[in-house]
Amino acid sequence: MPEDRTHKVSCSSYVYEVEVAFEILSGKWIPLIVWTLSTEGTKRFGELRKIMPSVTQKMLTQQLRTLEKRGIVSRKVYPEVPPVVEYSLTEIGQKLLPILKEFNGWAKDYLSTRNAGKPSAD
Amino acid sequence: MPEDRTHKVSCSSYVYEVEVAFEILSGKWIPLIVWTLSTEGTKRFGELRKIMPSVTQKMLTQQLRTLEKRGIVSRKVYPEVPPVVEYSLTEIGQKLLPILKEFNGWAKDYLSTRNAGKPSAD
DNA sequence: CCGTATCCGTTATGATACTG
DNA sequence: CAGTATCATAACGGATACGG
Repeated sequence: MPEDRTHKVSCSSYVYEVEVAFEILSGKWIPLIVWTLSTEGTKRFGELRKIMPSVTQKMLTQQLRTLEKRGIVSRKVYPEVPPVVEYSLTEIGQKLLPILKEFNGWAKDYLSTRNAGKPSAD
Repeated sequence: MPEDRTHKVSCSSYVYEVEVAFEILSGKWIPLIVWTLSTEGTKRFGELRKIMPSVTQKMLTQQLRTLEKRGIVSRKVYPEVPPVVEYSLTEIGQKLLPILKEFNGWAKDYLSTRNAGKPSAD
């Protein structure tokens, strides 16, 4: 197994808790995955693949497993053939949504401010 | 120059703006630096070093320059001998504080929840 | 359908020494 | 005081092929 960092978050050294928050949400596709599960609700693996075609299968699996270890995502396996696996946010994971929405709003503000002085392509 | 990614953020491809927000705050020490400048206000380079002794000089310089390029931090140089350089948040950078506070609160909640079922060391 | 294993290039970070 | 340069390594991410 590639054994990603797994960041024993609850044991990591940190000065302010905000660092823990960003550590938990670190990973190239993690914000996108959390946002998707927040706004769309429970999804199967294949559905997530369709929604996020730019994420390779390997990365989607890996980032979901990381989120599971960090306690943000819950994984439910139905022992059928062919297999069915559903992903959803845990309770603490769901509490991220309002904050992510504000962050989203901030980024819109940021982008419009940045492009304000740039008429054409930068 | 090591020429960090510099992520032409305003041109990066993204599906949701929230991804841009996380991209802007990406970097091992960036959340800590932004939080510090948010809560403590304008600081000189040497002061930041004292406040964050775990950050090497190279990394502090690099992450501050990255934040400057991304438009979050403002750098003011006083042409004196010895040199004086002050760092502060830009207007858009200051707007991050309330959101970072919420992340901080969420992380406290997260950490207490995680440690709830773990009496001793993890 | 939902993964894992392997290979391998790129990026991020750190140690250390030196400078206007 | 506030950086730069250089070197070395580790973490991350992507392509591809295979498996229960």
